[in-house]
Amino acid sequence: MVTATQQLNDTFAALADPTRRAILGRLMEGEASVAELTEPFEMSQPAISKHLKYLERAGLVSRHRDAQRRMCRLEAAPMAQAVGWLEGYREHWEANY
Amino acid sequence: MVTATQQLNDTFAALADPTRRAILGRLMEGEASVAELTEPFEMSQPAISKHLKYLERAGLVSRHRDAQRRMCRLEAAPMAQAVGWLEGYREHWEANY
DNA sequence: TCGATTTATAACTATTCGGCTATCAACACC
DNA sequence: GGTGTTGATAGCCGAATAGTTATAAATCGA
Repeated sequence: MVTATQQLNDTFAALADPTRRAILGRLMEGEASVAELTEPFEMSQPAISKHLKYLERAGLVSRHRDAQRRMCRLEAAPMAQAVGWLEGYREHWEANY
Repeated sequence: MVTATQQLNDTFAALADPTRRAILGRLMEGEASVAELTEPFEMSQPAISKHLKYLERAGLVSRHRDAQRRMCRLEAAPMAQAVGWLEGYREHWEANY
């Protein structure tokens, strides 16, 4: 079982890296293979695979096979939980002058 | 200068730790000294000081002196930016079932 | 001024992160 | 079945995290 606390830990940690946020941005346009996700970055393919592992651990990305390729899909649900947590603070950032 | 990217990195990283989220929760009730923030945790005072440093780096906490004490105050503004970024994905998590 | 309180800092350790290169596994296509 | 493509895994490295204890600095109160 994965607690809500652990889920928030993993989600926020996944979002803390700019490469991972860029990957999520790319996945907004639709599914992509690992090779397609690697292309825009000056970074090795294994490095991107590692980033995908963190995104998958947080539940932000799911994967399925397509022949040799592993297609990656955006799963935004954990973001809803993160926003839910943050919303508890809304009155504090709106209270400001 | 601090870029928006760097700000998001620091904010999400700060929020990724449950101790730091608990500290922010305590600060919703109002200002608190470092000693008061340390009390609920089974953790040394220097450990809490370090957590406060990350929160301060993200701009989520500010501090001012009160005699020997350093009072900590919640600064929720960076959360608004984080929510702003997350909102770009709202349609994706609402589309799903 | 002395002692107590509060907090930060230094130094150390173990673990995780973010990158690399090298290599292995799975699949498609002759 | 051999070859090429795609992606994962292993092992390495340096930097950052998350904790510790010990100590220094700042302030208050007597």
